[in-house]
Amino acid sequence: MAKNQCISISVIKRLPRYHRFLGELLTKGVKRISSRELAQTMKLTASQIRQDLNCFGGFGQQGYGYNVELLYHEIANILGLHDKVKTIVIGAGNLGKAIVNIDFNKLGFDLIGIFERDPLLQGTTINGQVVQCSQQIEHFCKENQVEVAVLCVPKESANTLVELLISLGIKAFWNYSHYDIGVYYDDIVVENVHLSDSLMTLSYRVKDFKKNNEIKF
Amino acid sequence: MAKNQCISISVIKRLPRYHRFLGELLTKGVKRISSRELAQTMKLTASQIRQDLNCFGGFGQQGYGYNVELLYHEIANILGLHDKVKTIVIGAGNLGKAIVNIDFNKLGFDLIGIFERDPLLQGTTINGQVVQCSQQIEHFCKENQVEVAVLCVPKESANTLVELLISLGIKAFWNYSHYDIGVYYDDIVVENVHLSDSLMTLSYRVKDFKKNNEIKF
DNA sequence: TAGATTGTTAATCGATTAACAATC
DNA sequence: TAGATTGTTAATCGATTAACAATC
Repeated sequence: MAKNQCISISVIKRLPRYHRFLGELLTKGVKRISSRELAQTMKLTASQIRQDLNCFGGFGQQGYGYNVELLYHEIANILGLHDKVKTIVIGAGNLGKAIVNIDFNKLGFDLIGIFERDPLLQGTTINGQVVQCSQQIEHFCKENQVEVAVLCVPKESANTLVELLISLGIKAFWNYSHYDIGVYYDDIVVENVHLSDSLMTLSYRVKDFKKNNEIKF
Repeated sequence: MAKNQCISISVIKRLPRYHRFLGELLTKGVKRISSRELAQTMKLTASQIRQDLNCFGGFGQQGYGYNVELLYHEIANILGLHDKVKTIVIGAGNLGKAIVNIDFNKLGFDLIGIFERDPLLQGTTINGQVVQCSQQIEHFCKENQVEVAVLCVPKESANTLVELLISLGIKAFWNYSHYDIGVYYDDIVVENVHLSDSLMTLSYRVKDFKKNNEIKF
């Protein structure tokens, strides 16, 4: 019964969190769970869980609920965690280093190269990978059919770098830079992580929270 | 004409991006901009921009548009970037290091302490701050009226750490750990940054994109 | 004054929640 | 069979877009 027209970005963005909670339940040895119970655990509504899951198929069973292990694997499949795409990281500064330590393989990617402009960092090893010179990017991509680039570079470098990467056929970016790729290019996939945007949002929320609590007390 | 009932989280989350684009325009020397022009630049609709801004007040002028400098500062004020709240970072691993290098001060925070469990990292200096022993957290918070904690620790430590921090009166978290604070505590502010969730979302989108393009060609 | 563009109300669209019949 | 819980349709809610009168 897998339908296809209802998969909005809001639904997709909730899948990793389902995956995480189901993984925990699995570890705890929980065999089955109802949408009601899962909703309580995750602070969602049972309705939303059933709606979300039914975008992809009927994974549950009436009167019983959902099999935790089965659902966990189904979601991993939907997210494509078993299909690895070749990925490079550009920028080996503090952030780049932190990112290279993420377990890309578990998340559906095959990290095959790290590049950095600064000669001092070139040749060092991060998580088993040797940091290469940025000038090697073009050659490396032509040799290796790279599909995804992770951008951990300052905004000023991002501009020309993205132009190069796109010309080399890269169509997907995990973007930590403040360069707004999506504004300049169409028909590519960009997942932005703007840490300072997140921190500014927190700034608003903290101060709003303080204001409201002052009034209350 | 500042209203107050319409400020949804969707609107708040767009403010940092407005701030960023307006900052760029300001640097370029642009004095005024209409919602139509700004919408083109940011790939939004003019309607949305006007709606968003009018949640906070009438910053524009009919027939003219918006004064870039004024709007930039208004948004900074709304986000509370000038009102610094005392903040500590916990965890000085790769990610912690990267995060401590963010300019907290520019984003509305006053970073006053870094803590780490691993003795090897204690005493080292990151961005001018000496890394302290985690056992100092309690004493430090009692002395310094800390309001925000940034969690760059593994999931296993987060549990008891959050319990301690909440007992010390901390009510806001910038959470990089996979511990889901919001599920266990009410009346606190949590801004989550789950890098692996973001990467899984990218996994879905990349593979979905590839699938759609295969069909097309 | 005429032209431009805002602020704001109304219309549309999408996402979440509620309800319930289907079914295990 | 009776009870539980899903899958799915319908109702509600919220967010985005369109339209336009107000006004600089």
